Amino acid sequence: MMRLSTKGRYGTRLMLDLAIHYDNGLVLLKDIAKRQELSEGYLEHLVPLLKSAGLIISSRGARGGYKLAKTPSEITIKEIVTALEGTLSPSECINTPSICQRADFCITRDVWKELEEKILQTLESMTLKDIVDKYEDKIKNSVTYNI
Amino acid sequence: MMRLSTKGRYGTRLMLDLAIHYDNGLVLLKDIAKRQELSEGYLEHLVPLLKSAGLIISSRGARGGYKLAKTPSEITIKEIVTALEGTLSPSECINTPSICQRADFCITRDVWKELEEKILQTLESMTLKDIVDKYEDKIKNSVTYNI
DNA sequence: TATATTCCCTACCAATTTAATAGGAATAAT
DNA sequence: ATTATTCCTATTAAATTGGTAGGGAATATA
Repeated sequence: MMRLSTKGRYGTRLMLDLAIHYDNGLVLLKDIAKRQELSEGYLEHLVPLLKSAGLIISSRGARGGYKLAKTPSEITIKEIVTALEGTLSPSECINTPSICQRADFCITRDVWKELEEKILQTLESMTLKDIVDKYEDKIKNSVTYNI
Repeated sequence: MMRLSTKGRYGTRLMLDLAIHYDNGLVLLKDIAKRQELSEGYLEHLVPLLKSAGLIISSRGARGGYKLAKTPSEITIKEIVTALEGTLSPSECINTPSICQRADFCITRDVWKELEEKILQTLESMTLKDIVDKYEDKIKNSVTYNI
């Protein structure tokens, strides 16, 4: 169904939570899970993907936790989602033409290729900072209206 | 994995095959399956989706077959893919906010919403005619080079 | 009218993917 | 030594995907 899996969606929320608390030092996964109402056990599976992509840094043991490896304005949603999902290709043949003999002359392959490029462009244009800023505006305006 | 299912991909090939043979009257599903190297039985499942979306017209019985309901320049890939996949939302909460209590203030929902819009824009800008024209150019140039 | 051809419909199924849970090992601070 | 935390591996239930199978319904043609 062309849906992002929970890896991509939950992992992005994890990263945005880290961005929101960027100035508070190390953040516990337990706290992220609580705030985002996600299973801590499941988030544990996403962490290695984000770490090996160089997006977060961890510290083990008591007083340990996670933090972003770069500032929120230096991390794009594209980096996050590709780290988590592996690829955003609508069709596997874009990255691995060898899986299909017809790849060279497939009439639809260029369509999916162009679509993938647009998806990557869109996500590359969004940084964690952009999203957090918009989110904080939204919250602020909502409070104002509700007085 | 954010991948289009075979419904979307095979169904688009079916439609492009009909576009290529637009001037030849009714086309047999058997022939489409043969040319595209797809299972006829599986394509049969896609046909009702394309029919009820008003994209193809069928005729039963001997000498029956399928044809496009409009000219190739009047049919966009967006129409085709949404007919087949139902929606192109990266997240279900875009179309059905009620599935998630957090939808109203979710920090990522706007991200997925913007992504969906870009995907739809991209696919809406491509008609069957565009793709067929590009394809025929590609074939022609390739033959030239191979002499 | 009989027959061949074609689309149409429903049920079923095997393989894969998804979204977790569980249990414990490694590491660091107190 | 104890506690807190990340890290790693195995298992699993449920859902989705990508089909196959078999027959029914409509239509053109002889």
